[in-house]
Amino acid sequence: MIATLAALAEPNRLRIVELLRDGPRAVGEISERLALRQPQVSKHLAHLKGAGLVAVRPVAQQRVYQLRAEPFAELAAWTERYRALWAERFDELDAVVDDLKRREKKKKGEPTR
Amino acid sequence: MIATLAALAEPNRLRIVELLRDGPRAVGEISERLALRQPQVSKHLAHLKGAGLVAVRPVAQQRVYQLRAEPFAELAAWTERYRALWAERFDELDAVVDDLKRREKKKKGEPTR
DNA sequence: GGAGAATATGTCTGTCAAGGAATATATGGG
DNA sequence: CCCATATATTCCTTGACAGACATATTCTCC
Repeated sequence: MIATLAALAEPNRLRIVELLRDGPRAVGEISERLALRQPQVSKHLAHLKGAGLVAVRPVAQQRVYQLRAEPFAELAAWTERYRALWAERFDELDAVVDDLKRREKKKKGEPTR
Repeated sequence: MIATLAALAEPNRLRIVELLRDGPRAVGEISERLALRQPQVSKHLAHLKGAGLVAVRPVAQQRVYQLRAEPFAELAAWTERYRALWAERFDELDAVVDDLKRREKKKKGEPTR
């Protein structure tokens, strides 16, 4: 999860992923289309591969990269858990009040930690 | 999008978000529950706020942080665009072949870029 | 208005990652 | 085998950021 997020959190890497969404691409073509220098593309692809976001397949002397489904499925599943957010949001004020009360009672000389 | 991903890509920040999923929390309580030092929590919350992931609400001298729905909705929407990935995946080989052929014809002295 | 609690901010340090340029490694063709 | 193409790897410099610690700010209450 963290690996997936970290891999996607870099602008050029996200552009690469968006491009690969339309289908597999060789390094040179990614470099062309996104106007990035080839070594950078290779490095970003290595990063994406390390995070499990892409798979490689050699074709002659080219390497064709392609998105892997799993991480995106996991990300979708993770995000789903937050769907409740854009629904009811107000019954939780009670919880806050409870928390404050509980913390009030616990008031002791706890170090700042 | 990038801001959202970058904010979530840090382990402790993700833990904070996961905690806030259960409802709003004051800084001190986050610090307690996650065993993080208070200044770090404040900084992470500042980061999350800068990315628009949380909103603050003062309650006495406490600051109660709470998740905002929009970024999560956007993330869910973005992820949805990749749902096609865990479906058909093989008709794209044709596209690759086409690409290779096209690149073959274009073969000229283009700088390495 | 002063004390204490809750939170924010500043400084320092170490680490990590990205971009640039050069170079190494494969791969196919004549 | 040597050359050209495609890609990967290395070295360097620079900037961002997380953690630790100390300190400032803000609020409440007496």
